[in-house]
Amino acid sequence: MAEVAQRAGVSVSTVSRTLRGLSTVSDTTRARVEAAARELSFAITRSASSLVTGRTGRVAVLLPDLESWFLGAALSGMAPALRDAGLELLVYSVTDVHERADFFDRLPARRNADALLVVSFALSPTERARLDDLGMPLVFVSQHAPGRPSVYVDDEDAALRGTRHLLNLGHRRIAFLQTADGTGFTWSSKSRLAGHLRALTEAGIEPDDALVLSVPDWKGNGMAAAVGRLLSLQDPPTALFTETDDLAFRLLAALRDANIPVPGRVSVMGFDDHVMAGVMGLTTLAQPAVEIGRAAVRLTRAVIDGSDGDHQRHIVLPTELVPRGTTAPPPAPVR
Amino acid sequence: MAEVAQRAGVSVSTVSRTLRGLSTVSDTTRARVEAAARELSFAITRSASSLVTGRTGRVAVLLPDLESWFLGAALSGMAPALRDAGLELLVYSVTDVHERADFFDRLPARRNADALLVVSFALSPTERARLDDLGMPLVFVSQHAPGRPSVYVDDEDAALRGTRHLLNLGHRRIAFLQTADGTGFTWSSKSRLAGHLRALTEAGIEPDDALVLSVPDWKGNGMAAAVGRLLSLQDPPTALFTETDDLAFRLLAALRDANIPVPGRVSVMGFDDHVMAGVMGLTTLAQPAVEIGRAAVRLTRAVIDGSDGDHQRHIVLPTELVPRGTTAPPPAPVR
DNA sequence: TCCTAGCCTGCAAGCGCTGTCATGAAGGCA
DNA sequence: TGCCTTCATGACAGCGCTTGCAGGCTAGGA
Repeated sequence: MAEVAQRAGVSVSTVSRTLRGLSTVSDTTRARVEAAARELSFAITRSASSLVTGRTGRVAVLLPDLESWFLGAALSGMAPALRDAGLELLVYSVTDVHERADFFDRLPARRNADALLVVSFALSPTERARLDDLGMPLVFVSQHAPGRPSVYVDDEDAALRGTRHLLNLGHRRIAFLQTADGTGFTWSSKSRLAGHLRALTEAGIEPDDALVLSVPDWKGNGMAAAVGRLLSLQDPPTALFTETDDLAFRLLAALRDANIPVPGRVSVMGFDDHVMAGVMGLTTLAQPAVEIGRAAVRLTRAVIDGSDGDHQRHIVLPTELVPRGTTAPPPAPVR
Repeated sequence: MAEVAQRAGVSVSTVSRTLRGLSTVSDTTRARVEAAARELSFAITRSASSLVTGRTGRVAVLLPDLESWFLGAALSGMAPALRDAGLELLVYSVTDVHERADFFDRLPARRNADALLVVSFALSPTERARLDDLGMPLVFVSQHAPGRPSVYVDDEDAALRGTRHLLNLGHRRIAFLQTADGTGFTWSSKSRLAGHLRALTEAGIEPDDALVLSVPDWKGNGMAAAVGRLLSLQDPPTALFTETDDLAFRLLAALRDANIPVPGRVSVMGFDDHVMAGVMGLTTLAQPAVEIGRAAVRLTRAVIDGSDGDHQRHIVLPTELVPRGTTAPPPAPVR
């Protein structure tokens, strides 16, 4: 900055004021400083400015994973929005128990970011408490946190509409498949299941425990086993609703391998509208992942700027049923 | 830090020395300081330390995208490795032309990271030059940069082996499909095509220009058109080799929609081993995305620590042919 | 012409650390 | 016992910026 000042023939204070767009700089000076800065392709040392302002110009994102489609999409919604806000993106990916313990123990984000976006992260009460005394605004993304700014979709309502869709097609035996989530890492699928069950109840159908399945090892052979179990029931389901598209893809593969026609014999419905859902022709409930990211940044800016009155704001984004080829009326007439 | 010092009854200098693991601290003092730091869950203000050391403890990653499977996987290889190195991960996602111009114009990473990892980014000479006077170590990931530390796979060799596999199955008419890459955004597919053509030549087959296709709008209807064009050739291909798995997935969908059996009528081979390749049963060439990320971090650490003699190091990772269900001998006898 | 009010600009303190240098304590040796 | 060495610790300057304050300059009114 000293260099820029010298080149422009002004003091560093003036350079600083100019670069931050403060109005107390005359037009001619401003022009000269901007020219000098450009010629030297000066970029501010954020460390120095944050030391004095207490603002880092950086936002931290806590993620349970970096490989999932959803998180990638959410991030890609955040990135340009952050850039527009002049904020940088710091990523903390915490995938295993060890990293997790370490993160909450050391809280490395402390003082190194202006806000923490917690994305799809099922927190224990202790962890929640730790974050609270992080001394940093929190924004919860793709999860609802009572009394805290959060961005999410109404999973229960979406699942309700999904199941209704299946009911409207004439299905009466509808199974619900979820991941067996021992680690408690991802956000819970409880609301989706709740919505599903509510739709059944509304339609006067008694939920059957045998039709709610947690699938262990769903990335491996677990899905084949689950399919076998479901279809060998004395009154097998004619439709399968999965907690996520990822699960649905494996399900589709398992059904293909077992030579069970979709939607001829069973219908399949996913949840997410993963990029591949279109390719696979999967009927699903779309959640606007990119928009969730964008909205999260909007909320974050509000929280950082302390434009108060909205601490504790919530943004609920809409989901949409996307009918494609994996759902159809059941093969046998409704009983 | 002052707080910790007071609580431990020592000076800030001692706290600093302790926390950085310098040896000139007595065991008793060390224990006391560590206890105090833990109790206050003190986290260092990196801004302050970087101001004096010139090290930020942060590594920037420049990506053309955040939604692609490959980049997610590479990032998820980097994240734990960086954490182990005590480095934070700063993400610059530059997806459109405007952002791109802005990035290379302002070079926001300057002085805000200890190194820049350039991932899958086809740089213009000007951009390359800009990065060079960024005054920051560069590491090229998933792309080869002569004279610069880089991590990559041998695309040409991999494609060569892929095409050989098809040749061995008896195919003689093999098409190569690539994305129509107007923007020059992603790394070029030149080497993959080169490998493919080399394999053909090796086998004594004259490459046919009509069998090398750039597919515009491949995420939309472009693929259906391309399939139509190829299969209406007077001597249509019996195998299709795509530049990426993503392309192969769309191809598979287009073939399915056109009722063309795979591998009954045509074989399909991808490149990447995308997570979904297993689900789709796609034969492909696996590149170790996660390991690429890890290796990039290894190189980065070496470059930052200036453990010299290895500026200019290259890591070439192996690819592997993964035969699955989309490749088989051609339907008609070899002519 | 002098005074006052604005506008711009520069000066200097200090943000939270690190690293150099100085200091003090403890121990070894003659 | 006295002197020198070694080790552990503290004091302090300064990293590159921001910001409150002071001061200089210009213009307008009396």
